[in-house]
Amino acid sequence: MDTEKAPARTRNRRGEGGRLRDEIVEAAIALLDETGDESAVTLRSVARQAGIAAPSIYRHFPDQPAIMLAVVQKAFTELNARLRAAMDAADGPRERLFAACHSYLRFALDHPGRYRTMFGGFWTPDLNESSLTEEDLATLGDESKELLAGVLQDCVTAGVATSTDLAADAIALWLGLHGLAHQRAASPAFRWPPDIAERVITALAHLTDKKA
Amino acid sequence: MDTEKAPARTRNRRGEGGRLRDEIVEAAIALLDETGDESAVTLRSVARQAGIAAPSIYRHFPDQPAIMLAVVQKAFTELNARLRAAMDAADGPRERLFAACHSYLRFALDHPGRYRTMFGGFWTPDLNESSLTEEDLATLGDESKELLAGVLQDCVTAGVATSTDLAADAIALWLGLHGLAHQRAASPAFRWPPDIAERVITALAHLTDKKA
DNA sequence: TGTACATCAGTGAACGCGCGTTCACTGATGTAC
DNA sequence: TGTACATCAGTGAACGCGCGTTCACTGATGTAC
Repeated sequence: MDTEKAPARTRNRRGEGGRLRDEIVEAAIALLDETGDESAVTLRSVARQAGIAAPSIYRHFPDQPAIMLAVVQKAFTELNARLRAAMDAADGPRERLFAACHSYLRFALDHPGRYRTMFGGFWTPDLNESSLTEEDLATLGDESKELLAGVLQDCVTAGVATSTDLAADAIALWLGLHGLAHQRAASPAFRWPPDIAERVITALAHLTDKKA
Repeated sequence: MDTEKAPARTRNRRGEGGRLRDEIVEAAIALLDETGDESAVTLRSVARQAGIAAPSIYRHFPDQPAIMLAVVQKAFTELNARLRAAMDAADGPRERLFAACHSYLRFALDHPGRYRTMFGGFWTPDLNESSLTEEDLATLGDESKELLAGVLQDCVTAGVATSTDLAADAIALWLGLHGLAHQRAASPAFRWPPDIAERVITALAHLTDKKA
């Protein structure tokens, strides 16, 4: 209906133009969360959402994919912070593992649009035509995986989980979480068993029965 | 470079116009497999691929999402056929389970673009603006899940797997397969452990050690 | 303290493009008589 | 057997739209002298 979502914008003072960069990223995130569809996050729709003229974006981003990269980078930073916070708040290796896993799943539930863009593989753009480099994309999820691998390692060390190959089992655990997170984001209407997360985590982490 | 991918088309004889419908679906599948990007499958690009004029599509599909629905339906039919064939060719419940799981993963490896469109959740369009109904979409993956649940059931019955809740464990197994299939389709460059599929399947199916 | 000027944040108009869709049409093929 | 005609498969041109991007610009703000 109304094309102007943020009508009255007062422009930033000199030297503070960089603020608009953050506003642009926030606008893109808002669009992604509202629509759940990354193809709705166009340069022009972001500009509308932010209440600025489309060309203003070029002061801060070389092209449209660069906005999405910033969105995804910020999302990963937030996911990692959540994982760390959840782990820090829990006592004992087994509890830390569950806290991290549930925190991961919670993030995907809270931000399905963002989650699918981060891991969906659809936004895998155009390295030849955009400003992005392969390295920008390749290392994005590494830290999250390392955090998960760490808590699993601690469980094995403490004897509450078993593993014949820790690196491989950590990836397997992450794949299970990803499958659940992604599919729940894609089909929220499906009747998921209430304990589905417990089942996936317990099986893939090879948790022993004894309580730690 | 050249815009005409299939230059010389002889038009179908009277009463055989329905053939073009299949050609349109095939063209859409070819585009999806080539580009790996469902947003590249536009009505016009499909028409180009099929070597016809864009309006010709309207003789066979009411709108553009209807083409994608046909593509996805056909892909699910093929996946189910593969699962059944793999199960029929295997002896014993444990072997049938592995055959079905590997067949599932094989399908995703062979057709990553199709797989992501089937399960990616990105193509979740516009029920208000397109010709699709909710029912068209809701039941799409049910048969595949039932096939997997069946082989798991057989394993439990035969005593080669354990389960406290078969329906939930079947979903958990499927989620693990999906996580691996989806993520391998999205990040083929990642160095996946060679036995990653075995680890995911064995853990989530709760297979017992004894060979059946 | 006053003023000329450089800098900076952001704009408005315009471009060419591919898209989905519509419309009236063409021309080959089979059918009725 | 011949011919008029209805049917059917497919087309060409055109539409309005949102897109990414470019360009020259405006006008407020801080700075040098």
